Amino acid sequence: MSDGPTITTIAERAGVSIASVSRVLNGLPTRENTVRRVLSAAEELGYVPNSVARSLKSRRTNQVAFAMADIGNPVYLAMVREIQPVLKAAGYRLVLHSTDADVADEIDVLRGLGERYVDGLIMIPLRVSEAHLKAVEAARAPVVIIGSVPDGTRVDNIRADSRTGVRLALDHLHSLGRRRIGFVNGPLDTVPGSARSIAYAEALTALGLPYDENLVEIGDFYRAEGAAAVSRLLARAPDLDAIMCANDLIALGALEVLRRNGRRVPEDVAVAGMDDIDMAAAVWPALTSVSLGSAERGRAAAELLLDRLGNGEREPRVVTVPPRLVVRASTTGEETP
Amino acid sequence: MSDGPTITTIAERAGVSIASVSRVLNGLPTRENTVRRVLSAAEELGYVPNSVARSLKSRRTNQVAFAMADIGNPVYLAMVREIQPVLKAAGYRLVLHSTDADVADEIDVLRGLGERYVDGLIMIPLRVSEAHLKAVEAARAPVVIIGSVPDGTRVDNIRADSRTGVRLALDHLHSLGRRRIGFVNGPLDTVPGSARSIAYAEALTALGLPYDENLVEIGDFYRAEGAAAVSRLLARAPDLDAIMCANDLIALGALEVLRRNGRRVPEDVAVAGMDDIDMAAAVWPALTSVSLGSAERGRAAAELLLDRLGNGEREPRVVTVPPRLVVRASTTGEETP
DNA sequence: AGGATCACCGTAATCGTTTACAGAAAGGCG
DNA sequence: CGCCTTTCTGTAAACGATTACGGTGATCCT
Repeated sequence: MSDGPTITTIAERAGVSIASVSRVLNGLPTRENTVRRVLSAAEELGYVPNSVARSLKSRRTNQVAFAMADIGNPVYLAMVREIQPVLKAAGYRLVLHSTDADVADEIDVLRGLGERYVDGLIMIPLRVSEAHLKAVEAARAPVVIIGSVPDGTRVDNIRADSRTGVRLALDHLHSLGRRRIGFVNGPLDTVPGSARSIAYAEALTALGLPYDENLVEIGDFYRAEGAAAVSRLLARAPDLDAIMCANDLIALGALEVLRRNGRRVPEDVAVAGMDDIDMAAAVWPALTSVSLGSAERGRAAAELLLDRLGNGEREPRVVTVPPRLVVRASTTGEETP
Repeated sequence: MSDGPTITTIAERAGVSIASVSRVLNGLPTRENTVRRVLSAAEELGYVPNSVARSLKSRRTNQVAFAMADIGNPVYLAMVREIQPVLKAAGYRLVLHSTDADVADEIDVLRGLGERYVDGLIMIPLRVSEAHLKAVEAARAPVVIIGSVPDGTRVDNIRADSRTGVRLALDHLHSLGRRRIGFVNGPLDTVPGSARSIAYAEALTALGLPYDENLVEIGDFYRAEGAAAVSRLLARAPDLDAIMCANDLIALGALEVLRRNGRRVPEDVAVAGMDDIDMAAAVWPALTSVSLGSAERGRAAAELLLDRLGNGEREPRVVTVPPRLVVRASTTGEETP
């Protein structure tokens, strides 16, 4: 595993200067003879250009970072799956950061942009603090934030519309005749938690249903915590006929708890989730879910970042991806092929 | 967004040489007074060291690449989730490569090590060709391969033991009284496909059961393809009383097909899978599955790579992670809490 | 006092590339 | 033949850090 050849090695073997080597390798106009000599020397030596040296000179790393709380979350995963090919096609590598939703960690990532190991960053903060906004605006490289930030923040922003999303789901449940619709949410100090909490109350009002706090339970955005919250909810409001879950992991927990309690889904209790993760279609009964366009948001984020990387000084843009209700057996009982 | 400060900027402001700045920032012994001046200049300027320049000189990037076919596959995902924190704790960033199981793409990644943008690589080739082995041995940076490579290949290697794994599952099914045990596999030219095919035949022999080719069907390692294969299998061998699936995605497809066909699981047909993905515990009936230790393999790979990064010239090592049968309702019918 | 020792610091080389600039070779023209 | 273009090539200076080496004072010893 000797040290690999450099343009100097090639220059010596080909009997030309390193400048000529560089020119040939970059396709700049050069005399035919020189081109041949350089190319064959490079070939024989198995030359591969050193990307670190190139980056130092060019000030571009061809790397982009993606920072989310936990790659295990299917929503973030769906985003990575979209982001990766878009970046790859544009010649960028993807550097992954898992922050565990830790604010200090997220700020670290933002400050780390100063190290210039990436050309840009796509980030999904679960909570958005003042510190975040400061760090984002001071960032030394382009940033795209997925998840709403306050209007006026000078950063490219991809938003889901969970307000409309919750509304779609509740309309659907209401149209099926459900009137006692419970709501299981994640922490209220998170971006999605607060948005969906407000949306639930609004949607009830729009439907002319009363807000009953016995119908609301808060856990966390995971299956186990969701299941526990659903258990508590069932105990407090045994007469409910539907459960709106703030995400699909919670909804999966709900299915399990309802089954153990002998409640049939959807005959006794209809269940709806949000995010439309892959698993939603794979369980039985298949889960009715509001797609917030995870894949589209990922792709949009990647494209927005690429656009800015090619065009540094444009105004920040906000892209909102519309939600879409995907109806399956957990509300209608009907098999979806 | 002006160009950030460099040690030169700091040196000017502090009225010292760049060498002194570097020494102070690296904690080398320096006069108290100089230290103060440099640190306060750095502080005022918001200095962040340029990792590219540092890498050029130090010949270390503090990055490690992970290459797999598709991050959407829960098995690879489980590995990433283990690998990431181990690397992070050691100060390495993770660069993700999705190769779509394309051989040319995988070879590209291996050759790309010559660009020196990472210090090492963890790779899971789905098929292992001669070209792979050549490229691995010629690689310009340490490589760890997850998935068996031929004995004697000079590379760190993490193996699952799917032979024993299949054996565990078939023993279990046999002990439950099942005698007509179908097998749904993925492509035979893949590493896991061929290993599991051989293992199935061996296990039958060991149990004294005949090998009936009507009980074997080949599809692919995904849910939809698995479901299709299970349909074909049911048509050809309607009398089967158990199905061994070469991975859990296929098994999930099997559950769906069996349900649509009105076969009860496990009363009519028991189902077992492999990999023990998260989802296996989340569906109903929960899936009995052979854990091949995805998480352990990921962690072992990361640790092996770190070890080699600290200690370049040791002999290649082979680590085999033992399988473990996780029994759930899809074979026993019993609720697992 | 003069030399040796020591702590600290600055100059310059280095990592591997790209690229501005100037020099050299070659061709065209008067 | 001399001069001007044109085309190609080599020298050297970046990029931003680390670090070997030698120089400068100060301190210590005889």
